Amino acid sequence: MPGPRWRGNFKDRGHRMTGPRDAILDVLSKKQGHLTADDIFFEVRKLYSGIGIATVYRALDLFVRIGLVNKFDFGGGRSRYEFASKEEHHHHLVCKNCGRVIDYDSFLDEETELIKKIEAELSKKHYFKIDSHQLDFYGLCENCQKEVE
Amino acid sequence: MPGPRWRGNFKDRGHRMTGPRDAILDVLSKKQGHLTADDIFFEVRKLYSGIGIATVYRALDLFVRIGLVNKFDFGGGRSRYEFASKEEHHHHLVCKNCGRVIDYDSFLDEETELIKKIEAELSKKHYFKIDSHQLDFYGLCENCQKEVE
DNA sequence: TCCTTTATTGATAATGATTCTCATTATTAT
DNA sequence: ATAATAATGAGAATCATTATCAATAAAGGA
Repeated sequence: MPGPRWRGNFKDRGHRMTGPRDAILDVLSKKQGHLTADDIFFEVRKLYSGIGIATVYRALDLFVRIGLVNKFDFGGGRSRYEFASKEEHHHHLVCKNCGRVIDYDSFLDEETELIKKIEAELSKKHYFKIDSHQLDFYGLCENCQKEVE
Repeated sequence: MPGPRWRGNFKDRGHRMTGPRDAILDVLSKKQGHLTADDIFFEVRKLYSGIGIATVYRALDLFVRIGLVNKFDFGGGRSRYEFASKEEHHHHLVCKNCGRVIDYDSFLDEETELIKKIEAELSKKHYFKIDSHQLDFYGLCENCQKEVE
């Protein structure tokens, strides 16, 4: 008896809403941050104890495909997932040492303008159909500045 | 007898310039693009046939640490390496289907201005020491637009 | 409600990229 | 040359992710 919340999105496309999927969406919609598949697996077990890790990966893959979830790769060898809420568009500040990720949404107006220009030029020049972009900053967070040297 | 080209950078820091490392730098400086460790391994074998893949990874890691090489993660589960030449600062246009990566350097002046502003704000707000950024666009390249649906 | 169809699941094996271990080799400073 | 030790190659080990497959459970219709 999965919750009714997400059902609509699925049935349209021939997908089934199931307990495991509902639990994963629950975790994603409640937990903040950029969760790894393992983070999600760990949390989801509390809601749906028998779930397998493969199911988590499969569900995440599906959610990303239909746009319910965004997938990121900040280095470090594992992907991170974020619920694609209607909230503000945002980007990331990533610590190269500990992997911490902070969201930011400063200067979005100016960014949008520039992005549009670049996007228009690149689309035309390289015949790309661009659907997203990332403006991320890398460096050392407060703690890691002390640790490293 | 490794070439003299890169020696300086190493000795200063207590590292040794060796045949394998020189060969890897040779490949990186000549081959264009965003090579995977395996791409590099494949090429380097032509110059230094006995080299092992572990050496490639170790050398790349070192080069990244001392700033000779840049490491990127565009998703797809493997890192990509690029010689950090003195050339123009640039960013990437990535095909989400086939993984192709195209460099671009349009609107860099305007970008630089915006980047500086955001960087200043973020550094102060989150006590980060920012040292780099990425403005990458994702979408479908010409070929993949036809293939996918 | 009970069937039928077929998408989904969990367990586990398999894969692919990267890292680690360790005995051997090669560089560097002396 | 030689000693001290960084670097190497081979292969094992690890980690994240994907594939396989028989068993299970949704969805729609009778």
